[in-house]
Amino acid sequence: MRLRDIDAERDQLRKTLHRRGMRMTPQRQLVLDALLELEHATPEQVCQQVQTRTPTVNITTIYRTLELLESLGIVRHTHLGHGAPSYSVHEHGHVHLVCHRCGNVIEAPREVMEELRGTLRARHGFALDVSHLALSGTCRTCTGESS
Amino acid sequence: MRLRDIDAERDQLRKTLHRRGMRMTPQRQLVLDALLELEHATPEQVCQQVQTRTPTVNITTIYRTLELLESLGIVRHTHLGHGAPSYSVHEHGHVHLVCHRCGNVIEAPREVMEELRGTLRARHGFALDVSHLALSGTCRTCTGESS
DNA sequence: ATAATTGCAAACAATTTGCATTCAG
DNA sequence: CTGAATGCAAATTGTTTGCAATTAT
Repeated sequence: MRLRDIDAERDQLRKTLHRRGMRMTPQRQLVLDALLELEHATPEQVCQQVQTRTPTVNITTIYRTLELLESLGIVRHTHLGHGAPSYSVHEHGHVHLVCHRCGNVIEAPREVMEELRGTLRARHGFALDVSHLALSGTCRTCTGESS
Repeated sequence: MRLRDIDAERDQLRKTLHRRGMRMTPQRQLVLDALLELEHATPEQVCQQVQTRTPTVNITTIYRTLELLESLGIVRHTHLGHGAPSYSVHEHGHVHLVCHRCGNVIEAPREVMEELRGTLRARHGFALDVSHLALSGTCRTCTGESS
């Protein structure tokens, strides 16, 4: 991510926070920066990244900040499967395909979901959020190897 | 679920277990029955259901039994979103659409996924498992109400 | 006997909560 | 000063593990 994008994110955050009488703290900036650097990461990973800069930041603050950023619409989280969810700053341009045999994550362009998205909207009035959940199945390698 | 289906399930389980030198215990039968009754449930819910019959059954056993049944291919689990996964005896005939605003779960016929399934197989060699994960988005009601 | 299975308690991981302290306007 | 934000410890939730006691063959 380019520097001016980072600045733009920070600016947006600062303004959004200010509008609500909240503060732009170093911790919040660190979490945002960590997410921009890591692209997507679990709270634990964000914490580690943040702590390379400022080791005193508590994981509680990471959780609180991620929740805050999410409620502000600045980050979102995705369940890639079992375990901790993965947070990221932007909508992913792709859909995650998780192989439940080997755990590998494939990324498919989000366009593969467009037809489904249309169907669900038309038939069920459901606005599919393509990036929130991963799709689960078996990858090419494992299909071949499978018993 | 009809009685003879329950019997069929029990029979299958008994045989599968026997083939591997394992035993058909009351606990295992109780877990299977609970799943058949509840259709799909979290380990916690299964435990409660089982304990209405036999209060001494420990939740550890529930976990172990669910894991066993899953490894035998008799049950499978689905992540409906945050929190505990949901177990069920059969492939669901439907796909779960979870509204992340109100938490409501809509069930769509699995056919809505067929085109996507084909695309993923053709383009990514990925065998989509339709029932393992829920799709996330916003339901009709919440879309209407949304700010 | 002996191998499988269970219950119980303790360990664990991920997350949340209560509260006293710190910090900025 | 006052409310917002943080750090820390403790509580919670969901799940797993070690082990001794029980049970079926």
